[in-house]
Amino acid sequence: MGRSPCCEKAHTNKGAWTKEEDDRLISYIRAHGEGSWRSLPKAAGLLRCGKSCRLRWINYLRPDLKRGNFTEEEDEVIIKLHSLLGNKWSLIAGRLPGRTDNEIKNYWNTHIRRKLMSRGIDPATHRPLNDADNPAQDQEIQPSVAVTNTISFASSASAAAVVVKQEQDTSITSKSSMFCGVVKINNNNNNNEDGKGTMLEHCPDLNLELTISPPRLNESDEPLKNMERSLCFGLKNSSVDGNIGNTSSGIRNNSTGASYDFLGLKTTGVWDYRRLEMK
DNA sequence: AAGCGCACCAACCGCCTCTCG
DNA sequence: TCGAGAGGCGGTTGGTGCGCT
Repeated sequence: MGRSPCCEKAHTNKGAWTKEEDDRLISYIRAHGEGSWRSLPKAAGLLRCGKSCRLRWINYLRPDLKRGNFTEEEDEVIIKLHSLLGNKWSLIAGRLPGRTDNEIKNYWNTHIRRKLMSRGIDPATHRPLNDADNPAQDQEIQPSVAVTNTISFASSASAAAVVVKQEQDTSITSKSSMFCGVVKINNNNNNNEDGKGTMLEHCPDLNLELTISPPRLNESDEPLKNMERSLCFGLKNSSVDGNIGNTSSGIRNNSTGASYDFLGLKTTGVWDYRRLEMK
């Protein structure tokens, strides 16, 4: 037995929304608020699927939507976040007030992919396009044991400073505008003789299990301590709190009153990224 | 002016996760 | 603990507009 349809398809309109349908939906939500999407069409007198109503509202009718072209700054934020989160469009949208996941997804596929390609960067991996020719290099920054990468974000006005730490006493630090560039690997167990670690022109591979969690300092991390004290896992935007807090990514709301930046973005409060895992 | 191809984006579809009884 | 219903997400599709020939 298959899944029951979300609505009675035989009596629902499909395709583009008319002005009258938009007006009905807007006035109903103004009067009754969002939610109960399945029962909304009937209550609002719309011959639409509840999902369709929700999508129309979220992606087009919501009053707080920002229409118009994406700015350079928004572009860079999307690229940064995509390099960290992958195709988690709703999470990315949560960092861009007034933008929807659908809009960002479309924008990514039509503009940013091409933009990255023109820069010689693979939009899927955020690595140089010719990197695929040399998979052996990937091995260098992949630990040979299964570990959980812990990623911390440092506040920065100019660029995201990202620290990737791994269990097994291996740490990787990366500081670049796109989480891509010079990566320094300090392996306490297997350092170079000069103790400077291995410098690679690479992006760390985040395709494995990804965890974002509070920084955990080792004694060997002394140079990082000052910076990490100011680290934040802050994500707060009053317009998206509920959205993010309800995602399935394990992000929990934090009621602290401090104000932090996330990836160099000004925010007005805090989201606790204690755990954010991608499998 | 007509035809064609391409880019853009709104909307749909199916699956997954969460919530609640 | 389990199952059903509802909400949410990401991938994909299809309509439309625009530029080029």
